[in-house]
Amino acid sequence: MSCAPASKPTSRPPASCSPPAISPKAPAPWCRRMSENRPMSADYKATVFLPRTDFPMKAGLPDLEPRLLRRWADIDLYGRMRAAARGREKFVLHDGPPYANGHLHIGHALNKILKDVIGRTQSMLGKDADYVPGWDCHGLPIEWKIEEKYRAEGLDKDQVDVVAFREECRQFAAKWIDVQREEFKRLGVVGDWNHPYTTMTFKAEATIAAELGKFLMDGSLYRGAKPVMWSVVEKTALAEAEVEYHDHTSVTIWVGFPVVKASRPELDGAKVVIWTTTPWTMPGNRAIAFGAEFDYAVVEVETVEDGALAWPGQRYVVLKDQIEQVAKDAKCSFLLVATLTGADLAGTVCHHPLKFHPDADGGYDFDVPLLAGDFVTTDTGTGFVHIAPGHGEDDWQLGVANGIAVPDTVQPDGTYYPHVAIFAGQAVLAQGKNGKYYSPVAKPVIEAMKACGNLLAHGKVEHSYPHSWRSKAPLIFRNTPQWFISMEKTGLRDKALAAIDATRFVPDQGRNRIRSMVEGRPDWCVSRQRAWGVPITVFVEKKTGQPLREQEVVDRIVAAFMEEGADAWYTSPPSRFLGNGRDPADYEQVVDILDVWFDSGCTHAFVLEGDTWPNLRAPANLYLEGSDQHRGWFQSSLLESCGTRGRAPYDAVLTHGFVLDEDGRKMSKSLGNVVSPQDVVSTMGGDILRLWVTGSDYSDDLRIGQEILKTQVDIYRRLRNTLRYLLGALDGFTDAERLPAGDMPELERWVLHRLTQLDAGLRRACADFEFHGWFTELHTFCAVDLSAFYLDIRKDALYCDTADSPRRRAARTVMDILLDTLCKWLAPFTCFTAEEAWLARHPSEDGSVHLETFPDIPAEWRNEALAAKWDAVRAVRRVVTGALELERAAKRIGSSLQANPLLYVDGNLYPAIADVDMDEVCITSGMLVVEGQVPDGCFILADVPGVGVLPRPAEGEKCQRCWKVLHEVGKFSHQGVCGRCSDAVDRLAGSAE
RNA sequence: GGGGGUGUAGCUCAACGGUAGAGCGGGCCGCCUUAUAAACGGCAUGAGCGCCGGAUCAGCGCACGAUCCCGGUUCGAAUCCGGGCACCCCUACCA
Repeated sequence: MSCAPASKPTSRPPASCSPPAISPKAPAPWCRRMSENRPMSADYKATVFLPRTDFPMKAGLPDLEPRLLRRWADIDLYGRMRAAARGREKFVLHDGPPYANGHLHIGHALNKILKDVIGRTQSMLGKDADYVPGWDCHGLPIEWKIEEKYRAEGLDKDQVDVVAFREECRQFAAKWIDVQREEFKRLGVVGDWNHPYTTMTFKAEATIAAELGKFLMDGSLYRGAKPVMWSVVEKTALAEAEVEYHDHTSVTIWVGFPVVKASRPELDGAKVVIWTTTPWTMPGNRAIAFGAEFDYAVVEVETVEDGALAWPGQRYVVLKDQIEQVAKDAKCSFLLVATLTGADLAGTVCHHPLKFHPDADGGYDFDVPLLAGDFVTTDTGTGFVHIAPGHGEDDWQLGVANGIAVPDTVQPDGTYYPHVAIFAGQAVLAQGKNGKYYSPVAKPVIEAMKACGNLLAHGKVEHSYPHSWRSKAPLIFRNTPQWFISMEKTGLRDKALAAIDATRFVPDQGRNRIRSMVEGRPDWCVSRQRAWGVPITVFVEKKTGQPLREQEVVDRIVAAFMEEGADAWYTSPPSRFLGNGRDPADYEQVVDILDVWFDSGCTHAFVLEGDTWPNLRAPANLYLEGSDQHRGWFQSSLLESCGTRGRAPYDAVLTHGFVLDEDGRKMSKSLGNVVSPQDVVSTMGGDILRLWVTGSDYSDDLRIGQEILKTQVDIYRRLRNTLRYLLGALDGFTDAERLPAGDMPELERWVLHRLTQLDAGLRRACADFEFHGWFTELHTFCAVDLSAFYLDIRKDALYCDTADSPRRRAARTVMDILLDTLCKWLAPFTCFTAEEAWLARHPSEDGSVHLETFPDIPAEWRNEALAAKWDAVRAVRRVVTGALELERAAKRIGSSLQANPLLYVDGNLYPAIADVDMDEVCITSGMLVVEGQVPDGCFILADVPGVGVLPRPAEGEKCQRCWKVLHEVGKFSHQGVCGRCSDAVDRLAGSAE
């Protein structure tokens, strides 16, 4: 067994006999805190290098951030960032445009902060990553706002000039762009805010028209007829995104369709029973669908109850499993006559149940065939679905597949066309006195069916039903002429699928998601019967009904739009576009506008291409939006670009989840769980919100609430105080003090090694666009490695060593590297605080950390062997601190400097600590390290075998300067201090002269 | 209804077929004002069920435990498979 004192001998002899040089700034007497047994001791506080900085502990972000934003504007930081990036490799993150309507919500904040973080990390990796924000301006929500205003003034929109109306919409969008711009900037998002793109600039409108022209010219744009979700209140077709589902009470009817041609003898004289919740669609009925796999039954009415509409002896065909339910609904009992499968029904033909109505006048004199439909289900109804091809997607497809013409029955205002027998002019939907919508024609239909003897029953049902997201009125499916882009004519679907395969998706599940949507989607309906948008710039030749496909015409339209905006479509005579050779009377000018998804799908064309923003280029490296945009912008952009350019407009697509409350529920006003970014920013600060984004796994849904934000504030405080301490420690640091890494103690080299690990992690995180794991690591580094370990240990050298001590110089060199590195690493994330700290270190008129790039961490700092050794040192340290804790609990010691323990380390771990100052590492006044077995009675930790600590109090006097308790104290020229401190005081006095 | 996703300590996240971990928070202690306190350090907690207590701590018992629940594959499952439940996104709107 060998004994080795771990403390370095203090060999410096007493220096001089001169009295201690005490700084004139010696504290006032009330600060005196000397122990009573050393009444004559001096106060050495002024000779200690305490941290000094103006960087405040309390951030005051709500005040600080606007100040920094003003500074950045004053020094044109954005312009200088662009200048600094000139010539570098480009990284283009193309902004998905938010809708310019209303204040930002937390989802906007997440999206834009994430974009900003990625843009900034790419910049700091040394790329040219310009960010041009954009806005989506056209569309129904704004149009509706203006209409609302008109209604409030008692005006009808139709009385207002369309160009004037569009101008109001434009002003409205412009107003909200200004509001949102300021809100985004407040979040610290950096970009070309003075030159954002919008979908309503003349150039954008012209480009959109030009892009549409490409689909026109290649034949994929066509006019078709299709039932679409239609609002009779707004008199327009609605996009999928504009539809909401709410409960709605509908009248239901059971109707028997008399069989006129039976595929099987059992069906002769029977009626096929359908059930529907939309009686108003009965005039549009043209077929009946059944499930080929299901079992059906022919039943005969045996008895009837009061109020039943059937009569004994009548035969009906229904789904076998629903016999009892239908009997109950029809208030009668059935006898089973025959059973047959769905397939047996093929070929059966019925006539319309209203064919023999006295007022029918031949209007319902047509065959109603039974057709197999795979959408038929057995859980509700009768197993038969009435098919009105003009009133449903399934209906339409089945009709088209079987060559059935799609009838037009309902006019745009929701009334039947004059040609509709019995019901002409009646409304299918109206608002009752109680404000609820109902179908006024339900009753007449019931009466008509009754009159024909074909009504079996009627009732009411409450069910989820589509409603207009704005007017909240129920919607109908209505057959309308619409413009479509074919998914097949030019192979658009295949091109899009190939492009999906060629795109990187982060996370990868996004690929399947968009793929399955593109695989199954119908042709793209791009028309809207509205006013605020880019018109469908097409002329239809009256003679042929075909759109005019003429490039010169397209070019003239585009040129006009470029000069005057899309209003030119409304203000110019058609001859201006048609040219001299054509008679405008021969053409119909289309007045529909484009779906706003087509607008935003074209942003790549007018933002990334061309020279308006020379820092951008197509295709974009990245599109980044919420996961709902698989259906929206990711797809509209993909289809537009594949149709016109044969490839996706992006190389990679990143999606993030949705923001939920702390319990994982959707935010809603009614639940009162809405967190607004404006509130967070004004009470806690933008950096807190940015920290929340950075620390969250945004590939999935993420949560926010008071507790989560409080956690972010705590994390922020740790980062801030680490920066603050480093700033204080570096007070007066100059390059002359710097020491090369090779000359540093192991502890410093270990810190540098940790930086190489974190650096590698950061670069990985940037490449993967995934920061939360790395950020946790960085925070742990600050809290555990720096604050609790490295900085704590180095306080002694920092405060008490002489200014030229290599140990102190090494520490300050590393702290400078740490501060520099932390500021730069934090810059993309907590952009305000990083700047604040940077400026505290490098005061300057126009400097900024955001003009920097990530530091180059020298590869030679990496030292795995050293790291392994220091892992062992820290394990031993834990045993010591654990032992001291018991002493503290027993009131034998307070601070660890009051201890001078005996440390036993066996042969396994001893080599790791043999040449380490364990008293320095453990912050004790001394330590005796013994290599060998741990004797009984020592403090041990189960997970650090072979290490034992025998705590002992430090003996001697407490050095008044460094607080170590040492025997040598008092034996030097200065009173009450150790040799090192006495020397340091001398040096200080010398340099002060 | 269909498609996709998620579910691990109070919070944020690890581990992703082989000992369930970190940081933060909360708790206790120290810091003799040397990160001057909205600071700093240390320690111990924290992922079943039940019993006994007015309650808390401690204690005891069951289990032989712990990754939303149930089941399966496996020597071994948080991890793979199946079935539920909950929540989120997309979609449909069911006649």
